[in-house]
Amino acid sequence: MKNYIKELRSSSKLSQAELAKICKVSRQTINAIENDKYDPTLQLAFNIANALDTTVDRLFVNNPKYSKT
Amino acid sequence: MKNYIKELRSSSKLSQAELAKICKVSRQTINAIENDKYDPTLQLAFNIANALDTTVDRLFVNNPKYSKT
DNA sequence: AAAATATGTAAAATATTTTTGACATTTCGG
DNA sequence: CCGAAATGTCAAAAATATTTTACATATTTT
Repeated sequence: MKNYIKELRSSSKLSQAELAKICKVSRQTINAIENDKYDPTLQLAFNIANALDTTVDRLFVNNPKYSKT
Repeated sequence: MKNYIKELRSSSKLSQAELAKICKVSRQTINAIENDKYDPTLQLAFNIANALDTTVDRLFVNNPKYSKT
């Protein structure tokens, strides 16, 4: 699932490490999610959205076509 | 995390089994999520929201226990 | 150019979600 | 009331996500 974490994080002038700290996860978790290695848990998705002053629906773009099979 | 799946599902006149089928998960998964046994994956959250014609942010209410500064 | 900061990546261990199968209870229409 | 549909629950296993540790490259700052 595509997301705009990198873009919004850059706008907020936060490093991956800083965002990770706010969200209470490892820097590598933020990095992996930004690079679409896997999706975050729903809770973490909300935490990241809050940290970046946006919503889950704006931050993550789900293509319903590619729903889980 | 609290959610309004049960309420919206009832409004839509869908059974847990029907919603599960639309979302391509087991009936027990829908039941467990409705009863707050665990949170769904982000992808499933989007699928359920789509099926109930709403958004993830409206369907799930996050307690901003961990929020920005 | 060197130092400091930031980002990318990966494997193994850990944690969480989902499935499967089963059975009990509740709800609802006929 | 009876039977069917719907819901609740449980345990074990499978599937998926996160953390940790470690190191590499890249970018920025001085």
